[in-house]
Amino acid sequence: MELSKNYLPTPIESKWYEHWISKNYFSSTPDDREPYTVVIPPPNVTGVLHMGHCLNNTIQDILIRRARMQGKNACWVPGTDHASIATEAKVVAMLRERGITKSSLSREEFLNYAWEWKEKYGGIILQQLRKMGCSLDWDRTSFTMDPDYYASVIQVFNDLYKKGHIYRGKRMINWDVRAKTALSDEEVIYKEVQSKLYYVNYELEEGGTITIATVRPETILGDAAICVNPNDERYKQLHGKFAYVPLIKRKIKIIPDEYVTLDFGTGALKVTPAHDMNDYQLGQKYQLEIIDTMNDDGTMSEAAQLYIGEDRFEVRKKIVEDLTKAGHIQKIEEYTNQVGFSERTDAVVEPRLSLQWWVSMKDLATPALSAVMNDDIHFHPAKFKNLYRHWMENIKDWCISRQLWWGHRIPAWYTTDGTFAVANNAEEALAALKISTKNNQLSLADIYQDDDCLDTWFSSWLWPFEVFKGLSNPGNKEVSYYYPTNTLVTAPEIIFFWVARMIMAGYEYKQEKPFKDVYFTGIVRDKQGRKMSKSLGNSPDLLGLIDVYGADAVRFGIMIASPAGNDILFDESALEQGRNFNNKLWNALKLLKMWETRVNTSNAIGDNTLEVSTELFAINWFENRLNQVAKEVDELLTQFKLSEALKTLYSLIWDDFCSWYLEWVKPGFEQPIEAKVYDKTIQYFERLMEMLHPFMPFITEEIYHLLKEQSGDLCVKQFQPIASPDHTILQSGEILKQVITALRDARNKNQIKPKDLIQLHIQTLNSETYQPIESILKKQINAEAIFYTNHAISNSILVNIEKDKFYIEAERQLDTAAMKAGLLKDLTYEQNFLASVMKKLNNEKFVANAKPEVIELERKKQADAEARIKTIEESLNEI
RNA sequence: GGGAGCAUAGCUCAGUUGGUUUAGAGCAUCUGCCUUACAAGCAGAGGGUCCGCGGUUCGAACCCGUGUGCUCCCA
Repeated sequence: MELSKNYLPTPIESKWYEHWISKNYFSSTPDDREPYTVVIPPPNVTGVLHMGHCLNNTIQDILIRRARMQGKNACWVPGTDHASIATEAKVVAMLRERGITKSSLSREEFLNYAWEWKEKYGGIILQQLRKMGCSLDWDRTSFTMDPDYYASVIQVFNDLYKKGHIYRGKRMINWDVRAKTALSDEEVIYKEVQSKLYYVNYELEEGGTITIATVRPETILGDAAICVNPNDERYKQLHGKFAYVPLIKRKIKIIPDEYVTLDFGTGALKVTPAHDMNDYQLGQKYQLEIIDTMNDDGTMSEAAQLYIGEDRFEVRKKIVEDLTKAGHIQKIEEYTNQVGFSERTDAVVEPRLSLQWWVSMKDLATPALSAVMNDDIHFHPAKFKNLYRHWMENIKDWCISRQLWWGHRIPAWYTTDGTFAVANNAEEALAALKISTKNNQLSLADIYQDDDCLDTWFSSWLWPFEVFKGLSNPGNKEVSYYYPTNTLVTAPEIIFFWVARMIMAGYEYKQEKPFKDVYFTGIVRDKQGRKMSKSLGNSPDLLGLIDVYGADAVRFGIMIASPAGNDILFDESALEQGRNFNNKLWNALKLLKMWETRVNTSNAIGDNTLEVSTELFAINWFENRLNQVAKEVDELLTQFKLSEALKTLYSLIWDDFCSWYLEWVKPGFEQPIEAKVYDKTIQYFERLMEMLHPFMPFITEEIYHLLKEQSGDLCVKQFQPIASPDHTILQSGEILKQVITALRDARNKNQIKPKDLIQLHIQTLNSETYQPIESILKKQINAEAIFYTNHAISNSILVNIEKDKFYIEAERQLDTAAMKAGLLKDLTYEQNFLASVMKKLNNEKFVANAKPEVIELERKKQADAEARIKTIEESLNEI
């Protein structure tokens, strides 16, 4: 078969993915094997694949494929998150394009559009994951708003409410006065705005005035206090005294608090708890009255006493006029500040107090904290434990209501007077309300359900068990088998939003941790270290990259650059490296296919003669090297050092296999290759593909099948056991490499052309070290012949390696001076090194205190250095 | 404002409880090669005040203190 010049990934990748799917390799059902379970962090149903997903899912796929090849029952569960904020925003935008406003629709109408949208565009990302080669069990695809899942979320709300963990409480939220809805922080856009800073005099109870500065004079009517810095000399005598709110003459206290900055405005701050986030905090601290002077449409309320029903910005103009008339305005300055605007309506966002639903976290957090601290759940890297502890020890209550329609509707029903009941459905609620209101006449028509939805995280915290219906069908076979899951792979930025809460839910509802290990990936940034974002336009088109480089190369590129827990700076050159690696593998395959046509099956090399043959040395060395690295890689993977494991494999394949081993066993031009060498080489290549498969599944499967007729697929092949390597042969290999490199370097430095043949003379006491590798050596340094000598060879290039001397005879004229200079440089290095060793050994305290093996090592260093110095000195004399 | 983390070659990072040669790798750079698998390649090389200062120790990239710079989370 003719193989293409370069590896062409696209057709091969789709071919194998379809094949794996047709063989059902990724679907898992409980059996006798040990399970290995991973639940995908569900991407937003609206999402499209970006670099973060690519990193995250590549890692999960590596873990899952490795587990599968280790003989475990690997189960990777896919799914999506309904993502209330993001999805609702998309649907609203889609409707707007069609000229429909959300406010013109009923809840049911809106949700119909939303579902329609979800069915049409949702879950594209799951298709994209197939392109990446992710071995997900597609039969298990879940969605956080699937009927069973939905019911479980409602059940959890009811349960926590019954247990007293859920309550209603006030909270300052971002209010969009135009849409009459609350906004999440993400939906507020801050813009720099040219404003005015008004200096307003407040009359003091005891006479005189105090001046405050404000950009929002219309909120004066809601003032509850004036605050000054306790260290501010100007106001020390006023602490605890009273002032009057202008125009309405309400009496308010002057309180000292560190919060106020001395050099802003006048150093005196008006406190309006109902209309400013920070003021609200101050109000809580000093138990100030909360006077809400605004209606939900941004007009003034009854509580304002003045301007009732007029718009806030009209009132700003009017109140300034009135204050000026009354002599309260001292001055007006130009001022630039940040003002929040609604992403949806562009209205200025109004901080507003509202009643929200909360989960009290203290009790839930306790088992979740200790599980991580005592390593029942392992964090990788462990440095995130500190962060986790700090957060869990200072945990704040969780506001779970969101003013949205797309999501799980809060299961609380109200009567017109505001009495409410939490229940699983309206009928239950009605029954409860009949009792609490003592009104038996109450009907379903008299009660209404809370309009708000639950925070998305309130559903995704159930993910690890509810994908197995652990709550909707408790104790079922699947959840008992797969739960707790093995590894969660996620970004550190959602350690609190999601990871911590899953742990809490796990202990609360399964009395068991949700996962054993958590692997935190980094954040993918661009070359300049900026976070990837739509607005910067710096997120590459992932599918485009896969088309250009192939999924294997993309997987390689992102993994090679991603140390655990560190951010990764994404650079397309890493993908080039991946593509080049593909080609390297492809070319190695082509070489073997060429050999295949010239295999010498006459078995001319019998086992006896093989003992000294160089081919035997090469295959023996590589077999041991393979085992050595297999063990290293296995350990690295066990420690979740995936990037390092890949680097190690890359080097094993590129350097040890291609650059050294294949060159060592390569037959001469058009010469046959011994069957034994050929078979071994195929076997090694197979083994390398096996080790690399979890990282680069497509090309490894392809090469595996091209190497020879196979009975099964690599995807489900079981790893071969790792034999322990023989260190003697490994060391011989290292010496051989060292000699080859040093001699090539000498050739280079002496400008001997690659094609020029040389004669090599070795002066050594251990010629048996070099005899088995002579022909490799000859090939690798382009020597015509190798001789052993017991004296210096005149007119030759001298290379010292440890205690042995190598003389290169070539036609080229020698540069003795340069050679001498080189030797002197080596000598200085060795002498300095010896001096540093001797400094330690001559130090009595070192000899007295250091561990015996450390001293022993230093003595060995001394002996080695002395031997090398002796060799160099002899050489210098010989020149 | 509160907290966490990071600082090692031009870049991205390793560096195991302090001793494993006066610190390693990949990428980039430089030199020489179109050598019959591979120029998307081969062979070789150069490159570091381990952020500054102080301390502990026989011994510090590693431990402690301090300063500086950067990043993230929460408010």
